[in-house]
Amino acid sequence: MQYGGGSKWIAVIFMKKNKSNRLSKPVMPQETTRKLAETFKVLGDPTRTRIIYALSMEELCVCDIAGLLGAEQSVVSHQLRVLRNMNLVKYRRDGRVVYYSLDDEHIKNLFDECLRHVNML
Amino acid sequence: MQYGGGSKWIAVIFMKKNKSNRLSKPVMPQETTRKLAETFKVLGDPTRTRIIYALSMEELCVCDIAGLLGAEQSVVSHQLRVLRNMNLVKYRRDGRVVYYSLDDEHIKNLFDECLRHVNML
DNA sequence: TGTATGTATGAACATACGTACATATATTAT
DNA sequence: ATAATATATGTACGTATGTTCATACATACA
Repeated sequence: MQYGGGSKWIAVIFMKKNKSNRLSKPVMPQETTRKLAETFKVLGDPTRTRIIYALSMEELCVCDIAGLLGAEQSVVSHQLRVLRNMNLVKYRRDGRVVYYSLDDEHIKNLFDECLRHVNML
Repeated sequence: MQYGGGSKWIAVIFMKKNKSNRLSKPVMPQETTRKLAETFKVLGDPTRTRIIYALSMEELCVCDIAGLLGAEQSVVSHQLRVLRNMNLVKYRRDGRVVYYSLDDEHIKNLFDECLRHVNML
């Protein structure tokens, strides 16, 4: 701890800080941080990022996504499952074609906010 | 491509879609998507998420962050470097203590938006 | 019923990544 | 100058992760 263990006075200060809810208890419930991190992690893969972005434009089927990304169908399918499991995308089946779209509008906002950060908006 | 290769008519349709800027060119510059994904990935680790969240409250030195997270100093230091490299945090030195804080306000917005998604706000 | 098409999934592999441990650097105090 | 404290960094290691290839499943069509 900062300057801790130097003298008794310092030790007292350290204890005060501990009691003042700064150093003793974690800033945020670990459960919440875990979910946050998990969501960010899912968005943190180039393939998935591009899929999400494509879906932010329009509903698309798996093969169209693969075409857009120039990726193999199996890659897209695998990653769509990841996005599905995180409730980031939803899907509907029409015959043998499965159409995917974004699950809620928060993701688009996330993207825009992140774009602002990387100075691309 | 969807229903492609069936007949010449279908092939024509496919070519039209290709020219209409839907299937031919990628939805977003790969450079931009790469940066986006990189940023999300950096936020997608529980340790870094907790660091960012702590810093969203107040400026903190390395040892205080380590105390808050119950993590080793070296772990925090390593992850702070990652955050530094992505321009997510900035720092200032005061004696032998280095204080870290968020680099811009977009990150807080990112967090809030993500919290809304995981239904915690 | 059999074939073709669209999608999902399993296994294997290479690689990326987070952490722990040791150690180096920087600054302050004695 | 030496010791102590705060931080940074290098290495090693176990694990997680994305992709590839093969294959299974589901639906439409002949």
